[in-house]
Amino acid sequence: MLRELFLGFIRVHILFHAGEAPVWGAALMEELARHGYRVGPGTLYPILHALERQGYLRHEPRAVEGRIRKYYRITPAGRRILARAQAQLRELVREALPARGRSR
Amino acid sequence: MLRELFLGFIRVHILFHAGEAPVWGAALMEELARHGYRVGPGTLYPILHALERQGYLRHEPRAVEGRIRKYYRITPAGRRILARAQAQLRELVREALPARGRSR
DNA sequence: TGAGTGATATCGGATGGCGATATTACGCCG
DNA sequence: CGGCGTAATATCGCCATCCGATATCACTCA
Repeated sequence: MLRELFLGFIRVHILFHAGEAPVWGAALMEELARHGYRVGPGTLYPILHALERQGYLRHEPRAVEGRIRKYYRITPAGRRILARAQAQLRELVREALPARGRSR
Repeated sequence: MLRELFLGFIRVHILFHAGEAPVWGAALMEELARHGYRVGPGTLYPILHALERQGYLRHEPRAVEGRIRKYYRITPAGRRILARAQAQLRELVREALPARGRSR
């Protein structure tokens, strides 16, 4: 139901988290689920691949407890895109969110 | 470049504006352009049709200065979806936006 | 009537979404 | 060592969406 509404939000989440600390796919899925986005692997992994192909993420495989994870972190280009998304977000909030919990 | 990031934002804009006052396609395109989203008619109109098909908008043709415009306004179901989007937006802001211009 | 104009509609190739299913790679245990 | 369990990631295939280009529509005015 209108998932296309949230796919952009999800990407912002991903870029942001990948900018804070390296993240891997499965952890992202849990994180997103905590935020109310139900995203399956068939959705998430292609998104990660696309973000990497576009140069916004880069991954590095790492062995953790005998498992191999691909840790993604943001690239400089990714930071630029994230900054633009955050600016748009700020504007969207200023315009389309009832002024609450905000000031100045 | 990563337009899929913004398509959700655009939909929030549309639903919000249609909740404030009746809007027609061409005016929305200008409005969105002012906010930095470059959206052509081949993108916007199918989105309006889809939102209407899903029951979030309803249109009413009206003659204005000899032209026919389709004024869209939000439906109750649209308001519910918008409220959910706004909630997600608030959460996204709280999480992924550097605390600035916000309090508590 | 026909040129002009604001507004909306459609077409079609490319791309993306996503549930279901498969694959990979390791530890563990007998 | 096999082969089972499991965490993590990958892929398949169908369907929906995207969107620039182009067409259509409806009305005014000369």
